[in-house]
Amino acid sequence: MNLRDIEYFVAVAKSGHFRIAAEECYVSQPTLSGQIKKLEEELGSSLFERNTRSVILTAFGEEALPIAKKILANVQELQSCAESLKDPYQGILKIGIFPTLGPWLFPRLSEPITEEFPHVQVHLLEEQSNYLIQKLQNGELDIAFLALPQDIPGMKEIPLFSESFWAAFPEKHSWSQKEEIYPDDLNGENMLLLNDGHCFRDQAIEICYRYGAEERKQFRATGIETLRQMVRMGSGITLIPRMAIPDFPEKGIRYKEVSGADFKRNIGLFYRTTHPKSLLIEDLAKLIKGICGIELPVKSI
Amino acid sequence: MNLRDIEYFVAVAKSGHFRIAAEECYVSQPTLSGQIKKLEEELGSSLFERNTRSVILTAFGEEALPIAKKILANVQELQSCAESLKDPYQGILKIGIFPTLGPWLFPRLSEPITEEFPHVQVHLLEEQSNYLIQKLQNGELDIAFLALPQDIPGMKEIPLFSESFWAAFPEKHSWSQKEEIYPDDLNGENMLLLNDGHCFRDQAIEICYRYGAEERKQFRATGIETLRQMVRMGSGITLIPRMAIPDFPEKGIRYKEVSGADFKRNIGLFYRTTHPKSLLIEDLAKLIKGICGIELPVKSI
DNA sequence: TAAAAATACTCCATAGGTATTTTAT
DNA sequence: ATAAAATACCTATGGAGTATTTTTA
Repeated sequence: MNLRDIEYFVAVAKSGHFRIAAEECYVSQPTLSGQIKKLEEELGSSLFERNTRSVILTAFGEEALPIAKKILANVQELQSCAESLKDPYQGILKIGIFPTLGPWLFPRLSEPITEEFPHVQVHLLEEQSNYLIQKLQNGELDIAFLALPQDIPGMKEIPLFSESFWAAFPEKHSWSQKEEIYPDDLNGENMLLLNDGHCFRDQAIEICYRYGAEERKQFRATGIETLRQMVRMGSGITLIPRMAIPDFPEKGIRYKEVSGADFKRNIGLFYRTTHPKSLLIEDLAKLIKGICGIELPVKSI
Repeated sequence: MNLRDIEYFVAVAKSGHFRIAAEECYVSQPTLSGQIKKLEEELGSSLFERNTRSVILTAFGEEALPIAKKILANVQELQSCAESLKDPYQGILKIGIFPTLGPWLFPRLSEPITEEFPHVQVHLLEEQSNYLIQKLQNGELDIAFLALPQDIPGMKEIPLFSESFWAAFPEKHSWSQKEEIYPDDLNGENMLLLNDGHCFRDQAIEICYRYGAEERKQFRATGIETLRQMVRMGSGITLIPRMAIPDFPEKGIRYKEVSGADFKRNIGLFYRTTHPKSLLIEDLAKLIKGICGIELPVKSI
């Protein structure tokens, strides 16, 4: 069966004339007659009673007509749906981000994004990176922020920006007295770290290993805020991503850049190479780079 | 767009594999790939994101899938509807009959019809012949009982039976004394007749004209029962179709066949030559002939 | 006789096939 | 290297055309 045949059927039913219906369908009368006949044979029942004077619907035709119209309406719906989704700068964009970045990055992005792409609705998901990758691969997410490097087959990677890690320590800690902190000062320190699964934990461990610091084993924090509270209560020192550091003095805790160190994470945007909205995503990446490209120039807070 | 393409789309969406979907659709993988591509181009949006590892629906594909399924379900409905209506000995049969025959003919037919054609539902319409013809022509009726002769283009005619007209007169009328009534006895009589529009009126008028009877102008009856009551009340004499005469004596009124007369009407069944259930209708006509073919042999009541 | 649908036939677009290439993991 | 989809190219079905016939009011 063919959709065009169904159009022919509806046209004949509407006009009650093969010739007129043929004109309306922009085909010749024999073509239309032939297709109607084929359709009737295919269905096994005739749709019309016809002679040279009149064309009237059979009982079956009468029942078939509303169904046929429904089919055509659904096809119409499909087409207009396609039409409205054609524009890549429009529709829902499902963005994933990991929990040690999301709460500080997103507040800075939401305004500019809605301004630049007013017809895009952002749906945000905050989960640990491995889940983000999964959902990116199976299509539950359109794009995800991930810490570099990543080697995910089928994904396009757009490096966005670097973010340094600062030392965070209690006000009472001896480091408060120091003019400068150097990487080697980490040697022998006990560092508070996050739970497993956080990419930030892995990055911090890498630094500990490099400079001879130990993980403080009694507790692992579930997130940056917990970490921060633990430091404030004097449980130890840690590293904090630059964005998570407030731009005003905080009671009980001090933050300081580590002089000469290259403590940082690189953040990139990932999307499936096959994604139909790559245009939008690339533009979005440019926007984000413009906002987060230059790091804040302060040395300590 | 093509219904088969939509089937392909749904199949790929279901299995998430072009090759497997192709197998399920009994076509080759390149054919299916080509048709999907064509469909996507036609709609202007891609339905799938695909690479060699995975096939996932785009946002548009996600929206299109339920619509596509709806279309296929409707096509299914159309086909099963055709299937169930294929049998001509099944379904609704709209039968028209005129009011001076229906009330006496139908009670005799309904039982045998439902017995012989248990899957046929009879919808009955009782109207004057000209309306019946109209509705027969425009398809509102499947068949109609009409008095012969009729020349209706496009209609098949099946003669069914003849029905005689008997004289009906008040008990007090002089005819009650007569052994026999002859056609010439009508000469000079005033006859009660039906309203315009009844075919039975035309037949009665024809007989009046032939034998010198006059129409009694003061009243015209709206139906056989009115006519009967008028006769009973002594308003005059009339003719009554044989079937409308009760098989028991009635107070105040007498019925008598007119000896040697050929007062009768011929009843036939009509249907459009193009009607798809001609098989059923012809069988139905045979059944009716079997029931009404032989006239009742009584001479007077 | 005239108007409408049906038939006969011809042509070409395209759905479908096979063989092969490309792509991405 | 392998598995999957895409491409290239050929074939054949069938949709569409024109000319003509049939039908029936």
